Amino acid sequence: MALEHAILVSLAERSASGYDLARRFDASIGHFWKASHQQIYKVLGRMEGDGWVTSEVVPQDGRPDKKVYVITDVGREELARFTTTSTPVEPLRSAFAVKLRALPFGDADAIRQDVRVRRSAHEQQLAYYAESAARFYPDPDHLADDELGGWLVLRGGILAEEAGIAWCDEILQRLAER
Amino acid sequence: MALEHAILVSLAERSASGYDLARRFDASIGHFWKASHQQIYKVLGRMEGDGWVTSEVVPQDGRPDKKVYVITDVGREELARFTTTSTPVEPLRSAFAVKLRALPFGDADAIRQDVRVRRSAHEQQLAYYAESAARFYPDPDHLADDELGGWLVLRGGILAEEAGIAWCDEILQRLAER
DNA sequence: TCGTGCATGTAACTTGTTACATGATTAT
DNA sequence: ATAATCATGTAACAAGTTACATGCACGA
Repeated sequence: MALEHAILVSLAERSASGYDLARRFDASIGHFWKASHQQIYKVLGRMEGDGWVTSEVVPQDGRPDKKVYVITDVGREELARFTTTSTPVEPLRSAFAVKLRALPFGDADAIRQDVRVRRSAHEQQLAYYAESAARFYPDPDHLADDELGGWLVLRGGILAEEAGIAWCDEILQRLAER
Repeated sequence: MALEHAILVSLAERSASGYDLARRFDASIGHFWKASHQQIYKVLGRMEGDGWVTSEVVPQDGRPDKKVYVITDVGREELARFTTTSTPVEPLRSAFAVKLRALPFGDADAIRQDVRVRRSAHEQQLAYYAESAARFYPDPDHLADDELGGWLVLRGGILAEEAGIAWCDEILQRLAER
């Protein structure tokens, strides 16, 4: 139920085609909400039916036409309403934790290797977030109103990656003792 | 694709009925993998078809019959194989982050309130994990082989909750400045 | 008698993934 | 030639949620 709202946020920031949105969902927004272009087109159709967005076909030269979606007043109201609903803490669903519990029934070396891979993935993501923070928010103590949300989301990502790395380190230490 | 494996882990630890599993998925395993009883029954059926588990109807008195599921050798092999596959870091999908990005288009007071609720949920969960750790692993420096996985998963939960609390605190501080 | 626990399921629906399809332009 | 980018979709499937259904036992 929240892909709609992620799209509304994105369109409220700037109107876009389904294709544009798909690229945004590969980058900025995609850090906390993934969506494939297929899913985006599907949901956009429903949102247009609900009157949350309108679309206009824009011809281009040397490129296929694009359908640019614009948020409507109804869409803005829906987005405002969404901010007043409570968002339950999303339950974590971790295949990695399942694997840890499977330790006595499986291959400890393979798991150790997987933890290392996982740790470096966290490191990479952290580096990416740090770079984004430095580039887009060079002065985090003086943020404009429309920058605060993005900054806070980035901070959340950074804290999560740091926690992930700390977890991997604990696991590796414990597994090394055996 | 991993509910199967979560069930295999649980059955490898101890045979159980669908109902028993559903309760485990409300507690211990449920901390990192939620599943409804409907979903569990559905998947158990498939797993039996695949030969990963077998079942036996056990009559009880004063209670309905139960169908006890036991992991097979094929199931144990599958579980071991699972530990050798790589588990990609699960992308985070956070409606809460969407809401933060919606800050300029919504109700800051309502969001502030939601953060407070979220923070206390993290606190509660952390307290619960801490209590579980103290009760089930009173001596974490000397863990048996079959305890290590459970301990590490608990540690992951604790680190995640602590990071969640730290995030909420940062958000509240930033929102208070406005 | 009314709710809770025990125990197992089916059916309908929503959400998301994977595979497939089309077709022009531009760069290697 | 061939791959990548732009641009929009359909179809089939997998996974998960919500609602519904049944029925006994036990305690308040």
